[in-house]
Amino acid sequence: MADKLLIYNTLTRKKEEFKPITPNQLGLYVCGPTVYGEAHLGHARPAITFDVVYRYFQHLGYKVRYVRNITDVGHLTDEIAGEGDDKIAKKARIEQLEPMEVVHRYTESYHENMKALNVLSPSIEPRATGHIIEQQQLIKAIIEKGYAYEANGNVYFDVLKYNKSHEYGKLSGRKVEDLFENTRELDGQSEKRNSYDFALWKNASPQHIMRWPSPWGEGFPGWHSECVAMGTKYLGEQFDIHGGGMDLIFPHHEAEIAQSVACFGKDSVNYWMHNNMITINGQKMGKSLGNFITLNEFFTGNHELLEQAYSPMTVRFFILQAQYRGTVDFGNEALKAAEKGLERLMNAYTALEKIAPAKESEVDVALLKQNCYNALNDDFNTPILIANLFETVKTINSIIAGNITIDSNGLNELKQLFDVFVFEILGLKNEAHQATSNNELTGKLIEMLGQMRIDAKANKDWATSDKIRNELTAMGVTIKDTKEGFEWEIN
RNA sequence: GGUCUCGUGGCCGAGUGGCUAGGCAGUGGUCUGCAAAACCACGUACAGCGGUUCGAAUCCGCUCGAGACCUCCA
Repeated sequence: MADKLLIYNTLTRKKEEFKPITPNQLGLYVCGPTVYGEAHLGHARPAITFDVVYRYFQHLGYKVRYVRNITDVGHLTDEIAGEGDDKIAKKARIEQLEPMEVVHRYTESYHENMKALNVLSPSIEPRATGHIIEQQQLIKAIIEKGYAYEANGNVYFDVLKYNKSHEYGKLSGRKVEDLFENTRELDGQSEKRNSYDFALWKNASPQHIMRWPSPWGEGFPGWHSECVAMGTKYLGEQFDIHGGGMDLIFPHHEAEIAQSVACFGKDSVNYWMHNNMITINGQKMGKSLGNFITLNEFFTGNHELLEQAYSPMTVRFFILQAQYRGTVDFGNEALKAAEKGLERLMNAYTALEKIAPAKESEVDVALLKQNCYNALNDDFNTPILIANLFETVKTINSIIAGNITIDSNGLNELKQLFDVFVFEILGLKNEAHQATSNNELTGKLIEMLGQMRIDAKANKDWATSDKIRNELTAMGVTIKDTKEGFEWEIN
C-alpha cells in the first residue's frame, strides 16, 4: 500500500514527496474560522479537506497532532479610516452583546455544524484571546531582532528591512517592488514606514471593547501573529503542514512566514497546503460578498437558492467529489447528483450483506484497493478515490445480479475496503440507516403493511398492493420488491 | 493597473502528449403484474485560431471569456 505520498506545496508550486520531520509523526496546523457569524459552505471546505488529511495520516499509522485555531479577536474591518474596528467588537456592539458572548455563540454553532459533517475534532483548538501573552512574546522577539518598530502604541512589521535579507512574497509569488507600486489608498496619516508593513499590535482607541495591556500600551494583537504564536507553541518552531484557504495565502500566510523567519530564523512550515474556494455562479462564495449560504440553511433547505434541503453527508460528499485545489461550483443539480451518488454508494455497502460467497472469485479486490491508495497518495485526490469506489459499487451490484462471483475471502476484503475508504478516511456516514433504526414501532408497522402487500400480490390483487405502496411512498417510505420479498427505507 | 489561475459533453467534476475517468441527468434494452432498484448498451466533450509533434484536450503563442489575490474573507 503506502508508496510515496505526494503533497502539492504552495511554496514550491509542485507536488513533493511528503517526508515527516519525525518518522511516523505529523504536526498539522490549519487556520480555523473567525467566529463572528454562522459557518457557511465555504467554511466546510477546509474543515473537510483537512479532516481527510488528518484521517488519512492516522490511517497510515502516524501520530498526528492537529491544531485548528478559533480566531476570536483581531481582523480589522476598517483599516483605511485609521481607527480600526475589531470584527468581533463590531458585531458585539450591533447585537448588544459582550464580545465573548458572540464568540461563544458562533463557536458552538461551528462545532455543531462540524459534528454534523462528521468532521473530527482536532487535537487542540486554541483561541487567539487565550494566547495574548504568547503573541506579545512573539512581537517582542521580532522587535529585538530588529524587524519591527513601534509607533504610537502600534507595532508594525518592517517588510522592507526584512526583504533586504529575506524574501518577502515567496509564498504568494509577489515582489515587494510590485507591492509598493500597487498599494491603493495611501493612508498618509499612518505611522507605517511603508504601506505594506503589517500590524503586529494595534493600539486600542477609547471605544474599542477588546483590549489587553502590553508593553506598548492597551491594545490588541494584529492580524497575523496568532497562528505563528499558537502553531509554534503546540507544534514546535518547525512543523510539517500548515493548511488553510487559498484566500489566506496573501497577506496572512505570507506574513506568518515573515514573522517566523524574523523570530526563529527559519520558516516554521515545511508544506503549505491550500484549498480552493467554493463558487456560486462562478464567483467566490464569501462573507464580504454576501453571497454565502450557511450550513444550517443547507441542512434545512431554508434559503431561496436551495430547491430542497441537503443533508450534511450530501454536502460532505459534494465537496469530496472535487479535488481540494480546484474550485467547486455550487448548484442544485450538482448537490442532487451528489445526494443520489452517495445513496448508490451506501446502498452497495448495505447490499454486501446479501451476497452469498461462491467458491471462485473473479474480483481483483487488491487492485481496487491499490487504486484507492494511489488516488490518496496523489495529493489527496478524493474524486479519483470516489471513482474507484464506484467501480467497486459496480462490482458489488454485478455480483448480486449474478454476472460475476466472489469468494468469502474476497467478500471480506470488499467490506473492509468500504470500511477503510468510505467510512474511516472519507468520513462518510450512512444516514439512511440511522433514520430507519431509530424508531422500532415505525419499523414494525411498515413491516406489517409490507407483508399485507406481499399477501395481496400473491392473490394478484394489484389494486391493494399498489395502494399500500403508493400511500407509503407518499409518506416518504420507499418500497422495493426483491426475489425473497421486499425492502423498505425511510427517505 | 499589477500578480496569478482557469475555460472539459445537459450539470458537477478527474485527467494532462497516444489507452473508458467517475457521479447525476438522458436514451434503448433486460428483469418486474406494474414500479423502484440493479444489470447491459449508447452519447464520440475538451473556448477559438495558429504553431511544435508521427500524434495534443494535454506543450508553445495569440484571441475571447470567467475568476482569485493585491483590504477582512475558508
